Amino acid sequence: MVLKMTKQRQLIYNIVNSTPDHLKVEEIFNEVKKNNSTMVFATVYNSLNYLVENGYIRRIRIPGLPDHFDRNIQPHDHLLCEKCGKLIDVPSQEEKLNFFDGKGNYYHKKQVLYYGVCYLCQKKL
Amino acid sequence: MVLKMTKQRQLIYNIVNSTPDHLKVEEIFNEVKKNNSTMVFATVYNSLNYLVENGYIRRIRIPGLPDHFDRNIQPHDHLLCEKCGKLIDVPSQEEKLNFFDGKGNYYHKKQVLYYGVCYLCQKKL
DNA sequence: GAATAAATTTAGAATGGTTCTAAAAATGAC
DNA sequence: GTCATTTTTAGAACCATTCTAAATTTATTC
Repeated sequence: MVLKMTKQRQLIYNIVNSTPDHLKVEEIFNEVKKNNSTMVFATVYNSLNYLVENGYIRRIRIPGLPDHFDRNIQPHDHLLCEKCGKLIDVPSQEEKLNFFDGKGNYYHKKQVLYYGVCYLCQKKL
Repeated sequence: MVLKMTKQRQLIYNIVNSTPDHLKVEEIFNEVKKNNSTMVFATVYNSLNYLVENGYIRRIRIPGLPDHFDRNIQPHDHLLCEKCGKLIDVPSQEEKLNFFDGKGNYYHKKQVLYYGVCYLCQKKL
């Protein structure tokens, strides 16, 4: 399978790749518009799905929040700041699992999410 | 504050409390209808929110899935079976946190979610 | 126990994030 | 260059959940 970098996908990729932040679709779309692109919402979603599926970027899914997209595809966990809502990268405790428990359940992935307050919001307290 | 157990809330509570499974609103609503209740969807949501807020039951939020409700309010983690979609209780690694990292970020909660295949689905393989 | 106030339920509309559909446009293969 | 495939567009649809306003139930006060 050939990876096709269309104009739209390239722009989306550049936007995500231009910041260590974890962008929401809404934020990405705002950047898209700054580039005078006529791109439409569905294309942002399509492109993000394509980029995630092909390993260019990573999708961060947090319950209750819209998806965030991260240029950092290395394994790492996240701290969700409960003041500002931002996601902070933290070193990974995520392990590749491959074991059965006593009941016969099989585990292959562990996902960790921290809740707290980021250092920027700490300063404001 | 007095905890008011209306007929509707009591029925919802009984349904959630009648099984170790983790029920979705849809499943709860189906049970409600079996009881000839005229209860409406919004009331199921209202009641569940009330029961969660007052510590009767626990809400399990998994990204990409509708909320699940669990009668087990003791701390524990979950394994999401990728075959059947069920949630399995697993012993907790969830710790009450209270620390700062080197950058000044504050951590107060850690949430763990496992992905894998439950023992029932294992049997079918 | 009737009158009033407060809380809850109902019914259905609204919301927000995301996906779907069908047509148009762009790209690729022969 | 023609035909087939893929991608983009535009907007509707979807799903889980919340909101709104009216109706009903429950609680409080006299």
